[in-house]
Amino acid sequence: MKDVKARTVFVPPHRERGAVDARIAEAGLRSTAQRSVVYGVLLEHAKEHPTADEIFMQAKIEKPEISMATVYNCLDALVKHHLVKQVHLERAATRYCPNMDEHAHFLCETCGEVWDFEGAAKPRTSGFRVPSGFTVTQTEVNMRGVCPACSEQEVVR
Amino acid sequence: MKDVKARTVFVPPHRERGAVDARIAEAGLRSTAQRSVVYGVLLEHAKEHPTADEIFMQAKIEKPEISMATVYNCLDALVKHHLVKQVHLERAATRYCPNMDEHAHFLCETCGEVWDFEGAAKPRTSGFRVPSGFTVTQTEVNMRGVCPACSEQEVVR
DNA sequence: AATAACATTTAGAATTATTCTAATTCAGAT
DNA sequence: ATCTGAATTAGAATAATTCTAAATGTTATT
Repeated sequence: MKDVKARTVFVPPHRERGAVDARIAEAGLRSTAQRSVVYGVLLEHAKEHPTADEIFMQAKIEKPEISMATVYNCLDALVKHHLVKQVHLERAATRYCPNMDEHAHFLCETCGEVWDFEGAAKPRTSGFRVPSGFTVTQTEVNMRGVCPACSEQEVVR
Repeated sequence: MKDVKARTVFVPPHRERGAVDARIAEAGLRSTAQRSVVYGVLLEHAKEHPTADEIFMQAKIEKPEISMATVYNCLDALVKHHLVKQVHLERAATRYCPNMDEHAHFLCETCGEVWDFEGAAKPRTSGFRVPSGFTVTQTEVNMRGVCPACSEQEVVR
């Protein structure tokens, strides 16, 4: 074996603690080890739009003492400070998404995978009549259908 | 007491069984007493966007033998047959909406009430880039913010 | 460096939402 | 009236989320 320093946990380069912590602090949140791990996991697994439970399992690898309640606490804090969005697509566990650029979510009804569709600026997001007196702070667009891979399989079958 | 025929359950005129049943049948669904009650309750309480549990409690008034499992079964059947939409707004129970016209949902973050915002046709709904190969069958637009009543209270305080 | 004041984390219990199961009942076709 | 598959039922099981009280960690103050 080469002379590589043994590391119990592999922390990918794009996720050095500093950067993640900085973002947390910038958002006006006290940065703790747990928040850092939770946010780090989420950034790394953004594509998967993981659930609290999935984040918990991943976080545990890096920080075995972490508890589920803390994962929920951290996620709630991150959401409140606009670092993370909750995504409610199904009658199932809430998913989390650290991509704060405006985008829609697409759920493949066949395989259950979730995708981000990049998109237009907020004002155009909807042609919906917002009655006067209402203040809209957040708009969420969710689509469902079939992804390319699943479409193919259906044709083949 | 006047000579009004006693009726254990008051069924509002706009909800005569026939009409509800007809709609269920039209959708290609076998119409049963339970489905009729569940759909009827939902039509009557459309504004509230009730949860399965709320529908259950209401349905029980008209049909005490109905069970929670049946409410879920009926709702799932109604959803599958495009008579009802599921609305996932929060990390909480799914809500149901029998308004199948295109519209957005608005959740007041202060009082928790849900509103329908009537809106534009589907193609304009989003300026989101749907990559080729994806088939979109349903688009859902959810907004959050503060409703007029709650805005006022905040100002007053 | 000790302390006070406060926020965060923890384990596990509690609660809530949803699904499953197996037995029974019902609707529609024959 | 009978058959057949679908729908309904009660209740148990599972899954998701929240709560609780104790322990720990952080920050500001001395």
